[in-house]
Amino acid sequence: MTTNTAVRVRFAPSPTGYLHIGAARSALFNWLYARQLGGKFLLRIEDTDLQRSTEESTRSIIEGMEWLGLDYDEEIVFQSDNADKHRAAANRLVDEGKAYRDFTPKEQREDATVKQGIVDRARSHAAEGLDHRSNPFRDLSQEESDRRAAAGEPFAIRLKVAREGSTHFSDAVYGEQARNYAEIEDLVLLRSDGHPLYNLSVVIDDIEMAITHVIRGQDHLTNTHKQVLLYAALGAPQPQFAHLPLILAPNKGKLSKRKHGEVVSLTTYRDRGFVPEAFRNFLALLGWSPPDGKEILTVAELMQQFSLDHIHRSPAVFNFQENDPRHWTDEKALWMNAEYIRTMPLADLLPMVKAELRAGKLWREEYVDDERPWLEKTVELIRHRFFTLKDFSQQGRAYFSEDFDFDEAAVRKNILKEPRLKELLPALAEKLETVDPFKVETAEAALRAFADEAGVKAGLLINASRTMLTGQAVGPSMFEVFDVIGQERAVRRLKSQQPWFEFS
RNA sequence: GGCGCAUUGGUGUAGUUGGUUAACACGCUGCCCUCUCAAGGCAGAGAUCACGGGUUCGAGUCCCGUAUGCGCUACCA
Repeated sequence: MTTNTAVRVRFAPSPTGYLHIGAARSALFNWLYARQLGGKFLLRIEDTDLQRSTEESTRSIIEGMEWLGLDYDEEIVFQSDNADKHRAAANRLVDEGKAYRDFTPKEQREDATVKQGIVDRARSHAAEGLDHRSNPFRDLSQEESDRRAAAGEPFAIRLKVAREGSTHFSDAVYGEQARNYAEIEDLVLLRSDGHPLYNLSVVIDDIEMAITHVIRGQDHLTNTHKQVLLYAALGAPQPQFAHLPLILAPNKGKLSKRKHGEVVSLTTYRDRGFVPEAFRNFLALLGWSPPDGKEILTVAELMQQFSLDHIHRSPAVFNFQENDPRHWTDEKALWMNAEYIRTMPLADLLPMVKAELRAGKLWREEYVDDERPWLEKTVELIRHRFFTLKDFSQQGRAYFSEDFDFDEAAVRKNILKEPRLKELLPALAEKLETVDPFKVETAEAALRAFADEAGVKAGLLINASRTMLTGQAVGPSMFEVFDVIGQERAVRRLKSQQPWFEFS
């Protein structure tokens, strides 16, 4: 592994909502890159849009990063704190003749119609023979400009992009990029109300924070040319850029909260029982793939194997089916979560199970010491069939509480279909009551002997017992279940008449 | 409207100097295992590599065009 302490990357979300999984993926890639090279991973909150930015959102972003295990270095930078610097830089560029004051009155734009407005304006400009350099204030004399500004006339500041030439940069993912100046407008740096705009703020902050590698979403790829111009105007060296393929919805459209709801929010995965390591692993595979094809990777492996040149250029589709509870999110994500739940070290899983049981009011303090061995054995037994942490308090509820529901289909299939079970099960209970010691082997021997005496198949009693004891039709090997449920509870549940009560 | 990026089985991807039957994972089907369901093992279905041209002895891989999707084109970020 090469070590490069000079590497400084950043994650720069705008706090206008929860942490989007696309943003989380950007954060992860930046973090992996920094950690791999021994560099710094910085967090900058881009809160310059005061209307939409909220503290709550900032908190949820930080929480989300913590959940994923993405720790950042140094102090968080709040972009709004740097507004004065941004303004000063814009004014300096005016003084140096690299930017100019635009006294054109501000146009009102509605968010909903901007896209159409852009098209309309482009068309009419083309018809009138106007181009990006047609602004009448572009070549206003310095004296005239100063005079009008001093007179209090409002103005925006625009970068003065040369008529001839082109910008160039090399993107670590998308390769060599070039763009003619003719295609780049004289971008606004400072609004007429003095508010600095995105491209200016980003560049100045990245310079200030000594960012060496800008790793962000592909939606910024074309904007990068404007930023390249700003680096040059400000006399600063360009960082290395790396743009990440976008994450799309199943219909290949943009993944958005308005259209897709909570599936795009990172907190949803935490709240619905994802193991953070599993989700992080899944996220790492969205737009990147390991060189050797091995997909289940620990953080250490992720850090070691991650590299910018295995990032894809085509967008990743995040697959989920709305309105389908079993496929509410990407199947591979669900599979990976299950894989982690059944294979991760038990010691790492237990705290998560504890949190889940606590939330479901199923946690007992005895699990901390006296009953810890029982808890470990039980979790070990049931985790193999679970997809999310939620399953411990839902499907697995009967292991931790007397108050659990019977699955109707299970009752019908395993209990009601055989009338004799109404007598057989209590009789089995009495037989099991006498078993001592009550263990996997002894419970099995007793049940099989009982089946022989009664002249029924052991399977009938086994499946019926499963439903009586756990409320379900599926689960671990039944004698293991007897063992962890314990003699007393098993006997009591076998004697219960509740299934007949409820469903017949 | 302009500019840019992308396009390999249902999904995520491998295929990075063009060269045998296009590889892996998820999902799907069947079998084995078995007290159920998983897991695991085995087997299998599923891709004319978006489409049309071209270069070449030979192209998923190079070139051109078309289509589709996405992005940018704001005194949004």
